[in-house]
Amino acid sequence: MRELDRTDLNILDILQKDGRIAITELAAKVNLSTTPCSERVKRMEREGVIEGYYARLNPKAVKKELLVFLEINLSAKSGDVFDKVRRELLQIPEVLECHLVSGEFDYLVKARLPEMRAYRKLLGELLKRLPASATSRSYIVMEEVKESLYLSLT
Amino acid sequence: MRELDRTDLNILDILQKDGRIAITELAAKVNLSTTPCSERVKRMEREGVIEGYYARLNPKAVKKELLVFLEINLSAKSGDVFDKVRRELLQIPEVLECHLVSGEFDYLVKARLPEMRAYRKLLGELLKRLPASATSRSYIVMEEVKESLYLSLT
DNA sequence: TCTGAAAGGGTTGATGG
DNA sequence: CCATCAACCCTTTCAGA
Repeated sequence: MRELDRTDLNILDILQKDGRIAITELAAKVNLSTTPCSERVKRMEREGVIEGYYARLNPKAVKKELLVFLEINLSAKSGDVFDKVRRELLQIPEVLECHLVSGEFDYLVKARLPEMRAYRKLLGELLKRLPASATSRSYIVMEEVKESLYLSLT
Repeated sequence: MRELDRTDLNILDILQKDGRIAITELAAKVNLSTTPCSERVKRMEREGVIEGYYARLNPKAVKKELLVFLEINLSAKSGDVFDKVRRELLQIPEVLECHLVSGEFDYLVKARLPEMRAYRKLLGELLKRLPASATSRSYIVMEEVKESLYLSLT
């Protein structure tokens, strides 16, 4: 994986903010002609620096009013249990994020759901499928102050 | 804001997975010609159903190896304090998410940083700038099992 | 609200600096 | 590694159903 130069970082910064910008326009912004600009983008896609392009939707507009975080603590810390729980969590489409964390709990899960009813259902399903020793805590988001994937490249 | 029909949801589903797809290709996938397909996309952009398009980067490739979550508890729950803390948090570019939550703490913060040194620096800065009564807990992510913004539209 | 066609502009690949 | 140019493809607009 080659090092990223100033122009590459510049391109990445712009694409993070406008994933659908035309290559000609992007090229103009970074003072290149279209060919090398397009090649840089393609190379970074190939090398996995750019993982993909996504439209971001308004959750309210698609009836996902509720954002919740779940902390899941597994007392039995065998590898088997971790793998099983992970597989369960990954199967749930409402789960947007799932991280294995150090500290006081084990999995931190972020999920978007239509409303409280769906949340209680999810929680019920989870507790049924998790090992008996697992405990969980939930945090309901009252207000989303900020949510992005933008990485500053300075 | 008009209701979204089956075709709209279909379009949104595809754009969530491939934000740079050409309109002609998108139109073919949803059995439309390009004109109405383009108009539907434009309308949903205008109405805020589609909030934007973003390239997603590989955090490791841009030297953001560390993902941390911070719980920040404000004992003094006056509106002033909340606003001040929020403004502090929003000014930090490494903060990707910030949510006001119910439950045992107040702000849940997600941040991406180069490494431990940057994390300790961030924590030091934060504690200096937050009110004296604030407490915090950190969770370092050991493994990112899943991270997406994809909303299932079924 | 759709299709189809035409004009304008973007993308891609060959060629050369 | 870059610019230019030409061929091709996509996007946008407009007429007509």
